[in-house]
Amino acid sequence: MAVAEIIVDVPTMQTNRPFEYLIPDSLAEVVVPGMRVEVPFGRGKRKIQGFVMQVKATSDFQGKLKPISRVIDLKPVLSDEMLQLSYWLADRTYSFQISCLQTMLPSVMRAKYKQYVIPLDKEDTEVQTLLDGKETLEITNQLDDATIRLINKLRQNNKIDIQYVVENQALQIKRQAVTTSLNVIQLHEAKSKLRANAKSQIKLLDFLAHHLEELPVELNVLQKEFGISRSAIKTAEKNQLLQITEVTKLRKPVGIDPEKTTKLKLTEEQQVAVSEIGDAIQSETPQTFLVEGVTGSGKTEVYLQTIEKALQQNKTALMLVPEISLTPQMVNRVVGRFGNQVAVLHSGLSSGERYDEWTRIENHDVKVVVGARSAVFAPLNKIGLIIIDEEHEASYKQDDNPRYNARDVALWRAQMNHCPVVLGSATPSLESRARAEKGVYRLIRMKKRINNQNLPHVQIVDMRDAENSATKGDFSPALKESLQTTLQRHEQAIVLLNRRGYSSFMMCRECGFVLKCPNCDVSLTYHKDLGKMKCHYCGHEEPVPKYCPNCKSKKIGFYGTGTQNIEQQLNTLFPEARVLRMDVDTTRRKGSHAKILQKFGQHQADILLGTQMIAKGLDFPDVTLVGVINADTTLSLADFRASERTFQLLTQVSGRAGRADKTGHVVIQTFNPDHYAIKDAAEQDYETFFKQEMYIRHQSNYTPYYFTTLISVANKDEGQTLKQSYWLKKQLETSLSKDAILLGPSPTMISRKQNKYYYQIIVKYKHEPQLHQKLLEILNETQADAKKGFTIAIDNEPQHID
DNA sequence: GAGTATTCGTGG
DNA sequence: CACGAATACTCG
Repeated sequence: MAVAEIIVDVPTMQTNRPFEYLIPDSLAEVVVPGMRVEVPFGRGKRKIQGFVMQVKATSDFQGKLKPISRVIDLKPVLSDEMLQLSYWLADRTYSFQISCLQTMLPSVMRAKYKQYVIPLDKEDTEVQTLLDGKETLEITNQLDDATIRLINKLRQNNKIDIQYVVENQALQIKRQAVTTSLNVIQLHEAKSKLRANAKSQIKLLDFLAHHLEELPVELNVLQKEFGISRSAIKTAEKNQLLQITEVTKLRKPVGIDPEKTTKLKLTEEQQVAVSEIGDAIQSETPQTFLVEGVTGSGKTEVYLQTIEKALQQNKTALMLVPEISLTPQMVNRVVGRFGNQVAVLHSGLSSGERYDEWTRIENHDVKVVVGARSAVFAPLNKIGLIIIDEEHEASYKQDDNPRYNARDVALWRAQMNHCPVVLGSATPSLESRARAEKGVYRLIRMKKRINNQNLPHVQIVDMRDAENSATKGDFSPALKESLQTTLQRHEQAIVLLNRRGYSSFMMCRECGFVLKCPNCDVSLTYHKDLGKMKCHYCGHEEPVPKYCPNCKSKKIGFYGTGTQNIEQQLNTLFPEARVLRMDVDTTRRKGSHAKILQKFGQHQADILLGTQMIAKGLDFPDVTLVGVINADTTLSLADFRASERTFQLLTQVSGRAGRADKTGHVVIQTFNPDHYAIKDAAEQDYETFFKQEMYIRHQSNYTPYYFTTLISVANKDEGQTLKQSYWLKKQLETSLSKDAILLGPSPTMISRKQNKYYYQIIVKYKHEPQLHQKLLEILNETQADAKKGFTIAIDNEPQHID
């Protein structure tokens, strides 16, 4: 009998390797790599899910092999490419292979495990009380201790048995759908009986009458696409105008097709980009292009036309965008061009919808996939082109296991598919731009804005000035005045509050001095629990100063303002202006993000106030003013990417002003008006910024000159955490060369999370062939302590250090 | 992660 | 020493 190598669904270090199973004759030829199967695991009768990695004729295993119980899929759900990718991914991110395999698939394809009590001795009184007249009892973790003990006892006495069930959630996707037993005439009749003000009921009946052929229609489609509320449906159900049923069969959802868009005429720069990338698609060269195009240079049109080239070659295309810019604006442009050949994967989808889209891709029903980070695992075949828009975005990196960077995965897949990758950004990450400098990536620059639009006029307001620091509140006279004129002209304004790094740092309102670590050149953060200022890179700490060490002023204090506060100030300053606030609080509900933007786009408000999320990929023609309340907060973050992030944010948000025929105006309030990140952003001068920042990174031994690995240790007991951290450091020291730089252990910014203490060690290195192996060893050794509440996390090339 | 084998700790 | 509880071990 043939043998299968299987990765089992048990995420531990000890089981992080293939286990061999016999393929029973009944499943010969059926079991192939990439398939999910159910296998017995352990001494008991436990059954779990596993992935077939390989099939071979014989086994070297000395013991007795168990047979595969059954197959879960009829055809593989992971291609050879994906299986190979999982090895690379697990290795690179130091995560379990099973976790990697699972992240490549929609979440509903994860197995769900259930246990049931099966009575053996139905006469036993204890068994009878346990089951309470029922055939079986599901064992959940909600059962109380006494019941669990009883179950264990009865099992030992052979009075009951436990049945293990592996459920495949994917096949069980049931959705509520609406159908009606009425015909068109009856519907009209019902409609005429309604009161005239029962608007939603009328709308609902109209919908039913017009879509009788397509019924049943899923409830969520009705809600999302047609804005019919759940309560309206419930009311109609009560009045027997419609019925709610469950559907398993997936119907192509009745959607609103966006307007068809056609190819735009390209500028000379765009033309060059399209043809160069097109050549690479044609010649199947896995070349990476870095398209550095200023805001408004028309990158999107370049993406669309290169995708078209890939499709012409009978290939597929994958396009990644940051989650936040998966706005209807962007999606409609792609869907408008390529219609139903496009699958869109975004966080707004329910797990079932996500699975549907995945199935469409898997079945080759679509040729283009647009989506956020995880879409990089889309099961596309014959990829001809991969695009990563806003490639500098930190959100391409997943911040829990597996900590992968979609950009790296994309490059890997490109190699495998012999296709080019296009990294697009107005403000490329330092790493990417440096690689372009070295010739690893091909640099394509697009310097001109379409229609030769003017760059916005940028005004930097020095908040240290007497005039500005004397005013109460956060608005300088200059910003107030600009807002006033904008409102008078009935134009719109965006006010950005840079609230990243809300945790307090100290700054002098007199001279702009920020309290920094003497060793690390990052700002010190206030640790409430210690009542001290601390550097979370090296652990240096000092007392909270009473005077500014620079100018002896008493005006030194903690810095950080909230959006609500700013909103109040705006309301007081401009009582007649309509203000829309967009932050984590107002966008918690699904879809509210898009709603706010839509409202603003329809000019139902005058001022859009928000945090970073308003800076991305939006195009509002009536916006002529962008005000940045506090440009410094990201700058003072204790993170080596602080300047880069500040520059990116300011450049992006400035690009939002005056995109149409009107010239924009940007006001940036700052305590560091001379900082290069702010000055260069004002000039929209990426290249100058790049040179300066590279110099700084070189001086301080950071990316892209050094690789970085972040190791964090967590434990409920702080002393133990420290002990473990120092042990870890010692371990690392033994296997690192003199050139490597070890920092820490130091507490993380929030040193205690959920009653666990976090410490971290940073390794900066250029070439450490032993490091990888050593880290794997450390993981292996420490895994045993995981049950005691110890956790070690390794982050390869972290996006932020906190 | 979970079942089972093993050791540990406590009361007799 | 007996027993239940905590801990260690292993899974094909």
